Amino acid sequence: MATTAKPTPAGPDEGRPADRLDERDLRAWRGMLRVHATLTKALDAELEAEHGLPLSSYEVLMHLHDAEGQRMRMSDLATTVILSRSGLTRLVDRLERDGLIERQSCPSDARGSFATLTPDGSRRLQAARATHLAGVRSLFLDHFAAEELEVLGAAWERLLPGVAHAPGPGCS
Amino acid sequence: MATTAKPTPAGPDEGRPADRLDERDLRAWRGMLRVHATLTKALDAELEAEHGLPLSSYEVLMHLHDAEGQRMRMSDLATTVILSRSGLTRLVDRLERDGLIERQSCPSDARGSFATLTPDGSRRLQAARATHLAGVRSLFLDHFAAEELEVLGAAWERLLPGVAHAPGPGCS
DNA sequence: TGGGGGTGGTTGCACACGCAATCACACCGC
DNA sequence: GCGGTGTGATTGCGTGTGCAACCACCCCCA
Repeated sequence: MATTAKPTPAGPDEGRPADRLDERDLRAWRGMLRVHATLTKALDAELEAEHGLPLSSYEVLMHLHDAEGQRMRMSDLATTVILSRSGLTRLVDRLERDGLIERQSCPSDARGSFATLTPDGSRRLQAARATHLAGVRSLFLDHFAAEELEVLGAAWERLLPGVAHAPGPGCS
Repeated sequence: MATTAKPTPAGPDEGRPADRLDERDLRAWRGMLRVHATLTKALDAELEAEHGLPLSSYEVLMHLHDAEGQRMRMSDLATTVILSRSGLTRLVDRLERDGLIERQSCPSDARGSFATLTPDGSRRLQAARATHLAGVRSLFLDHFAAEELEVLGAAWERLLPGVAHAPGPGCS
């Protein structure tokens, strides 16, 4: 269609075609959808092939490893890995069944549970980490210049109002 | 490769820590994951609430509408909306059951099917389009400057080697 | 003209996920 | 201390999806 050309620079919104995105917007938006789908699939397949570990499991192990005490509350973990609480419950079930993590009850709040990394889980993570990081770098990071990454990171935070990540120990 | 050379990192990190991403990389990478998850969920909920239409269905209707003859081959449609062929089959089943699209057999290739928009589907799409576009703009596009969108679009294409989108009619 | 390899689409099956209901417990006011 | 309200985690259920097997068909070549 000929209605491209969004003349006004920088300024958000002004005389736009009401019923479709112009070429530039389309590339930026659908590009992200495509990149996300392609990359997560590729990274997942890679991880699964080389370490028998789905991406979602890997992310759980990774965040547990990075957390202090190598443990996190179920809820915090759920939001961190972008999953519903129920979804995380099942995922943790599987990982516990495989011996990679364990549940600990929280002494100061009997409702709560910690997920904690087992030595086995730690080993699996160590093995997989290099693979995943190499994948993220080669498929994503390496395609951007350093300043672009800065800009990108800043932009993402602009889009997401309140996303601080400081779960905190909370439980002695 | 001929891609943009990534200048030496400006940060205080020594080359690259082998086992974790630095803050900048992390923000750029995980930011995208978060933004994607948040936005697709929000857009889907919005569409579902206001028009009773899941995002995936909307995308099918939209691409059909934009295609010439308002019809596409099942396979082309599948790749366009980023779904497996089987996934698309079921999705089209649902949409056909709801009367929004119809299957046409392809006269020149008896294996093939077209999905075509029905008048009902077209109406539903028209109703939903404004909502979705407004959502994409307000949640995503408006947070970037015009040049950023250019850069972003170009970057996405750098990441995805061969992703041209020219389905073509193919069947007279 | 007949067979073999390749392709478009559908189906069987398994599975991961979200939502809503549920349970156990914490916290607060009285 | 004792209910009422809120929260962390789990479970029942429905559903959307991918993979692999499958069928029907096209195309090519002998």
